[in-house]
Amino acid sequence: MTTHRDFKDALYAQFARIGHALSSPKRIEMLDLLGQGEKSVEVLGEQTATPIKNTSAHLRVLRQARLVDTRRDGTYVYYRLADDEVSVMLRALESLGHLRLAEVQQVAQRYLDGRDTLEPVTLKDLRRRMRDADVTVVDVRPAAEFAAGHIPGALSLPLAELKRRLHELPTDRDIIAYCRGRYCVYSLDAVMLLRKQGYHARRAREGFPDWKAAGLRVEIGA
Amino acid sequence: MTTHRDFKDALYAQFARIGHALSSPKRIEMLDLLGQGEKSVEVLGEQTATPIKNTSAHLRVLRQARLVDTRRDGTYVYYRLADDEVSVMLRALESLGHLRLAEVQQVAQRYLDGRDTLEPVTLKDLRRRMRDADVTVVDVRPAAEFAAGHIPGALSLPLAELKRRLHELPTDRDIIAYCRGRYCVYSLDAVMLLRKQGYHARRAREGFPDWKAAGLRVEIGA
DNA sequence: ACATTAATCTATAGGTTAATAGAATATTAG
DNA sequence: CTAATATTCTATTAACCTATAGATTAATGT
Repeated sequence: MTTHRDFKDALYAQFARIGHALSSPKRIEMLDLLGQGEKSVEVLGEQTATPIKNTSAHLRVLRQARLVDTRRDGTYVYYRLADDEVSVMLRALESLGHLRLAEVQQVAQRYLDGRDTLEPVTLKDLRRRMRDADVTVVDVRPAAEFAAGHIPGALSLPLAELKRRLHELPTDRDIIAYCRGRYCVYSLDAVMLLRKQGYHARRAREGFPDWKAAGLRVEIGA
Repeated sequence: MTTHRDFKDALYAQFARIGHALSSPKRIEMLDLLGQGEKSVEVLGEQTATPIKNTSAHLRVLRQARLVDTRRDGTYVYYRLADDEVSVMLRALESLGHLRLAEVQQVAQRYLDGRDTLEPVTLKDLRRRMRDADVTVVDVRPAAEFAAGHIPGALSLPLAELKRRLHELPTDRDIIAYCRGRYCVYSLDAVMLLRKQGYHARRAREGFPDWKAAGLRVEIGA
């Protein structure tokens, strides 16, 4: 039955290609960012604090594992996730990490929590409150990410512009801010700022990719 | 904002530990096998055609990533998945591989298909037909794996014993055989044997871990 | 206590990968 | 056609990982 063994070896070697692509911190971070929408090599390098050359090398590995696709526009090359399933898989990976690795919880707690008494709202609660129309939902990610896809009905108010656009928000309604995901701090910063200004603000525990991966409706464009 | 960077680096480094554990073919295969129930190092080594020492080394990596736990009984050490989420995550990985890597489909087709005109049945169909009680479901995995968990109502008929226990099967009802999963060949061999003997047999496309990961009820014991 | 079996730990050679510098390519603007 | 920009390709070194051998530990039976 050596041919049977060969088959298994060949099969698992393929799956391991994906595992290998996920064995570098920077590559996982890049995939997470691409979950917010396509980005150029330059932008990915900036957002992950990685030199362009290294960024390109990491992206090559991701391309070889078929986790990302590219599109060229002028001198820029834009990368995107090859399939929504990649996002689903990433979510499974990170939720497993959160569940099993005490270190993840320590790291996250040391940095996120403490401030995390900001009463995080689950996606389920968020949906219910949106149906009841008793809440204003704010997307605090950069405008480009909002344009690439956002929760229907959300208001785009990037963290960088929040301070000078406060007047666009109601003072008599609850505000819920969301951003990139569970480990993204934009919404934390936003809620702290809003509360200081007297608004009733809370944050969504999950982010846009979680919403999308849950199969919920998504709105595209500015 | 260097502390913000540190946080992200620390966080993604943790997730990458899991990615690293999944970067070796043998380790993925071992996790797949553990999805069928706990196994000793020796058995894992045999079933993956790996020397004990290497098996032990791979298992150490899996333990460090907290994907498996151990239990000692006498001189044997039994490994098991640390959580059902590990199985969910594996399934996401393999389904992504099946979807994105043309090589996986080639490998699987060359080996599985051709015989795969055996009209595979989806889990959904399987459930419906079980509800309608118009089918006999056969678990063709080794008895130990059946004992560790199986589809409720299934009959344990390990491939190795199938030939001499044929009389336990009805000739007037459809028979559906299942095994370890999508890439497991036990059910293929079983169905081919059964058809040669004149039975109405088909195979389940997915296996027991898929059933369990779908949150369906599981029966334990012989 | 001693031998046996299962598994782990330690150390190492050989192969692989990551980071990074330098050269090359592709596209656009002038 | 040339220059400029974004990115990729090629090559190199250092770090790392895998497979594996030898010594060691843990539990059991005599």
